[in-house]
Amino acid sequence: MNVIDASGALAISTRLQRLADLLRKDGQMIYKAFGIDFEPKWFPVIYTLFHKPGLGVVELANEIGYAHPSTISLLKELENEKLIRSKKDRHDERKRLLFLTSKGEELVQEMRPVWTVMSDAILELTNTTNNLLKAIAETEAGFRGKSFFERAKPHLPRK
Amino acid sequence: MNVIDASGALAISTRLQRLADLLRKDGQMIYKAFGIDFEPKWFPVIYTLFHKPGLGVVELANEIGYAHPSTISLLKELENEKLIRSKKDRHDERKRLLFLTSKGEELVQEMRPVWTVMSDAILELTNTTNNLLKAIAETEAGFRGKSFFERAKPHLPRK
DNA sequence: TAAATCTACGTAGTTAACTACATATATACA
DNA sequence: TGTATATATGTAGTTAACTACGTAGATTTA
Repeated sequence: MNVIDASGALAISTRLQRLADLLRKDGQMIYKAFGIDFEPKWFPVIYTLFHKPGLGVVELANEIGYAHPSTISLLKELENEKLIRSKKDRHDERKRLLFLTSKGEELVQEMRPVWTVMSDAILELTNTTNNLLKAIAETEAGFRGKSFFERAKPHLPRK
Repeated sequence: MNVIDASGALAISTRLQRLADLLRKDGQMIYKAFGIDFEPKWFPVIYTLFHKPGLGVVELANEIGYAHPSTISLLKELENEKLIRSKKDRHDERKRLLFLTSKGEELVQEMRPVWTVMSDAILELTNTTNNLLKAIAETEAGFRGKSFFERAKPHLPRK
């Protein structure tokens, strides 16, 4: 065992990020192997716009839990790929309403079986004694209730 | 519930990364609140060199599970901070052996109580029905046994 | 109804990891 | 022992998210 695993809790963000990277890279390979030109990072945008067409940029960002500039850069790529389009909101000149293009809609249909395969593989992979998907949800909930910082704060040395 | 949470498994890398970010940022705030000039990302290097002084660059990278160029850039920062130093290996001219400086050693002693507080907070946060730390370890182990890609591969359409 | 504030979107620059490639030294083998 | 291969380190550029800040239009309020 290396000293980092031994340090347990302290290296948690490192380990989460590494696992995220591993899964994203394999996700990329899986799309490729199925002959589909799609990047895992596009998933939240495409999936959300498929289910909720007509969202604005910030609404979409909130929905997928990203900062809006991150969302904007994904949207740019997806517009270049002709997978999404936008139009001005007639009632609010500031707003851009976002939709899948028909190419985007078709790609979603093509990806559906791949998503099923991926989803099954992830469920298999994470369905261990401590279920990772549930553990994430539970930890996120705990964090919302009282953040990591708030849990550490009471132990600050008094000035 | 937003559509991404509903998509469950498919957005897993996104969610892992977001949680990693949250924890890293709070970690940063905690060091600051304790008046310690230290970044969470330095932890794996400092902690490992504290426990195993004299490692080479690649040995250290393997120990902390990073690619060696990532490790090199952390080492540069830590050398600027005067927290680590290196010397040539007498028996292998290619190798740089890495050590904490005395400033580094002192900082470790200063951080020990903070690490205890952080570790307790993380354990509290992650000790839910499905323990996140254990779930990560279990999923990593499952992945090593058979990767995400390998689990999806059998379902490829035949050519 | 004019001014102040808020909201939606966008740009620029940062961060913390990565891969690909280059170079120098060490080791193995013909 | 000279050549091929492997290993240790380093550099350059990429990626996928972020924060800070700016601007324009919408809404609230004095």
